[in-house]
Amino acid sequence: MIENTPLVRKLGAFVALSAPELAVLASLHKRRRTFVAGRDLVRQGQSDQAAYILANGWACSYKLLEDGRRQIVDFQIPGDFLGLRSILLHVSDHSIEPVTDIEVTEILAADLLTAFAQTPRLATAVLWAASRDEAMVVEHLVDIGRRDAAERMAHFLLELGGRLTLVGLATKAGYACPLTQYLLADALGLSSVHVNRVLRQLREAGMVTFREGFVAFDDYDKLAVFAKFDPTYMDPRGPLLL
Amino acid sequence: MIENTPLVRKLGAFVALSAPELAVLASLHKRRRTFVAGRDLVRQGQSDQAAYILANGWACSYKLLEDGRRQIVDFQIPGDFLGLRSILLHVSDHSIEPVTDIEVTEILAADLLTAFAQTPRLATAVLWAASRDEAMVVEHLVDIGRRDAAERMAHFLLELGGRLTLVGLATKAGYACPLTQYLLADALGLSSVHVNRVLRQLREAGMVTFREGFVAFDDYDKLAVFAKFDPTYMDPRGPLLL
DNA sequence: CGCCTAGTTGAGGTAAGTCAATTCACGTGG
DNA sequence: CCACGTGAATTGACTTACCTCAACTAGGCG
Repeated sequence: MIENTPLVRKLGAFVALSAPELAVLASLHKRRRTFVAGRDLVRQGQSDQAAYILANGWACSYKLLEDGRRQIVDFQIPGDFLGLRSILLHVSDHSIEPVTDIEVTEILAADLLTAFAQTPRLATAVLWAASRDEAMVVEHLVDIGRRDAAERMAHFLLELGGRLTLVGLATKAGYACPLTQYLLADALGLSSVHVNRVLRQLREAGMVTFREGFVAFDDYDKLAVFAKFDPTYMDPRGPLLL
Repeated sequence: MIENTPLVRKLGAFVALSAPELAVLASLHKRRRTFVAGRDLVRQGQSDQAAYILANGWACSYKLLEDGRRQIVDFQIPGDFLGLRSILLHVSDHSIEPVTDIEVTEILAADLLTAFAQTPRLATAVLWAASRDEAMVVEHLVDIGRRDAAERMAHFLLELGGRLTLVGLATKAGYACPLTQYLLADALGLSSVHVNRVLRQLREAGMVTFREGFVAFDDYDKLAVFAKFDPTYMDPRGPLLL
């Protein structure tokens, strides 16, 4: 019996994978490795032969400007790829840092490319997963470009909740969230001071409380209306390829 | 002889495509269609069976918020895919509008998916192209999140120049650019008034002049330093798959 | 105990937004 | 041929959302 990892569940939502395909996918999982919080696994500019699948914990991908400003592009939760783009583009255009201690399984570039050649449907499935990730980044772009700080925070917390719900780590009541206000600031393009003020504002409005590593939705619907949250872009609509 | 379209050139930079693979790629190009400037080809929320390859002209992909605010995610130039993500995700999470009158070739979802099954290396090549597009979006995210208006504008004009250079439509002297200040504003997360001021500032600093549909780099190097422009993320490094 | 990191709050500054008026190029119809 | 409307660019005056600097609190840990 093939194990039901978060990745298999994720890809299975798009392509109904056959037993041999699942076997190829399983054979990709090489070494299991662990990394400690805060020490980068992938460094901007590095040419890198491995990608990872996150099994446990949280990570974030970010880019640095020369003067030290930083923009967090996305957070990764269990089941997500780490550094897939680095493989395909030869050189990493971003860094990846574990937010908590994490467990990953390593995937070698060469193995992935041969797997694609053998099982084209797997390549299609991964293309789909990459598109989904891109949709997240795009929504994040809209957040930063066109929403004010409070809407942005609200929308972000809801989106994260939605993603975690898909892997069974959140409910409409809330979720455990290891992010600091500094990380939120770098993700949302705000200062950490302002993040603090905005969180207070949302808390005092009775919509959401983020405290001590836990996000509690005090009034989910009110928050969703306030943030103009439309989850269609995250919804899988069932397999496209049978 | 297989024609040397912008798309073939682009994919060839990553995967050395064989004659039969090129033939499959050519067979994807169905009807040639034209669209007039300003009328959306893809609408947010639409479920859509076709994607396009842009042969001529400029387009942009964007998302709307309910209250009318808009964020332009990316501009597309000849050789780029339009709506690839819409196919893979079943439903379009964004709209696409031609900036100028455009010519495209249509690609049907079903054809694309069978092509992937027959020629896995083509799937890999498209995955690579999608990753490159994602890298653009990511850089755009950094722009908006962590650069001030002037840096942002400078960086954007340089990046666009780089992309156009790859398809032979720009030099270090400048390029023809059909974008209005309103479009720039929606892309950069600024007001059109501020776009105007920033353009003036860059012009008066002797770095770049954008006037009457033409971007002229008055001092390319000075501009690149000012914008902290690092083109590595756009550079193809030669084929990964031989 | 003292240090460090995360969070909290206040005061004052600044980048960018809004509103509004003006110009200019262009097209269109009386 | 000119009157008119429309869309893009330009500029000024004023407002505001968010930033920076700074001080302070509270928990974790050697």
